[in-house]
Amino acid sequence: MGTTPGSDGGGGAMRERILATAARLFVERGYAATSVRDIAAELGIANPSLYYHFSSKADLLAHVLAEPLARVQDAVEEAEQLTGQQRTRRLIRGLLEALEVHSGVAVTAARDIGALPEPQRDLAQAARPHIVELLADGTTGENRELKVTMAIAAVEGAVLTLLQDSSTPDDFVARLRADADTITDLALRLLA
Amino acid sequence: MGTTPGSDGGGGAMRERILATAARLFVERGYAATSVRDIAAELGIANPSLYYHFSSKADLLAHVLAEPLARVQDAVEEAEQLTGQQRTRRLIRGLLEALEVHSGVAVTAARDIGALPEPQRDLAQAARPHIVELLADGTTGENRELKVTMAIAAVEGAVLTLLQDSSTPDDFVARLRADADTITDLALRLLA
DNA sequence: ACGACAATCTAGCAACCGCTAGGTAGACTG
DNA sequence: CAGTCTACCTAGCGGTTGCTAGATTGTCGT
Repeated sequence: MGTTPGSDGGGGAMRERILATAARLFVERGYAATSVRDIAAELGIANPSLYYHFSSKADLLAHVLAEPLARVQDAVEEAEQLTGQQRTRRLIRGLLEALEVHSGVAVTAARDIGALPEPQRDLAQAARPHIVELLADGTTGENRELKVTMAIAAVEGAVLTLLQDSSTPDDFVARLRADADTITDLALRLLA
Repeated sequence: MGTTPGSDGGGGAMRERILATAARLFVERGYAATSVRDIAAELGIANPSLYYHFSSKADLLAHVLAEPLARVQDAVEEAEQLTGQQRTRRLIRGLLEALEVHSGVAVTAARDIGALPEPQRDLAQAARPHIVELLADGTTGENRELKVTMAIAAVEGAVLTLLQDSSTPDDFVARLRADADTITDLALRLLA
């Protein structure tokens, strides 16, 4: 039936190259505006070769999103066992880690969300309500949901701008790590 | 050669309906993921009819963006003659007005920006550096650019969420106006 | 009643989309 | 050294895209 090699487990240098390139183009142009042929051309291979490693364009997106989403899940699980500002900081750090993996590809999931295939759209949005709830828990005063929404958007916006201003993926990661504490502190201002 | 009727000036009920529908779909699905046929189907007309009113899909986008961008331009020009917090508030209000027009279509310009045709991409981004500069002028302390970036993203994120949660365009406008002051005050927290 | 014109239609083109079929060079294994 | 497997290729199918040509309709002023 399929052509895909034996699921996961290791190896796959080209597989990783494909994922990295796809992630970059999805971020730069959006999912809908990036064709499978674009990705293949960037790698110097023919477009059907991608289908040896991934079963569909949507499958490619799913694998690109998998790691960032796992980071978010980690943060949510750890945050549930914390309270107060510690919990809030852990969640924001989780968000930053997710956005760092694969050069901020999760930003795409947030930006381009209407163009995503439905399963991936659900996947990308699944964690959000929980994060909002946990963050709202540690927020005081009125307009708690608005505060949380703006805090998350502010973090995403900061990362996206950092990404666009960076020359290389390494440069991006370095700058993001350098600014992580500042971004967290600023986000906390919104949640007071 | 052309099919477009006598440029601007008035009339054009269908023209306005097309613009409103296109704006909504561009926001919901993104520019690249919205086809000309989708827009026509939503209006109950055949797709070539759109080409009587607009010369291309990119032209449609340009007209959809025109009014929001004009609001931003207004805000920038007025803000230049103000100082301090008044200037900052005027700019944020201009951003909110731009996002309100045509149901937040400018959010699309920010989100989907990689998928936009180049002239529109440049157009949509042209005002941004100036806004950033003006906002940074009224910001104190360190990390001024980061603060400004996050404030703008927070405002955009608030509007986008409001838009997604609203049932009708009228509902969206009503809720945005109700929350405008709160959003502005929260954005100012980041700029302190 | 009739021509003019605005606004819409049906039909279709060339280009591109995601994806499949079928084949093959080269490395590994018995 | 035959057999198998990986990782790629060329060719192309069916469908969708943005857009155009040309015919047709409804609504005017005269």
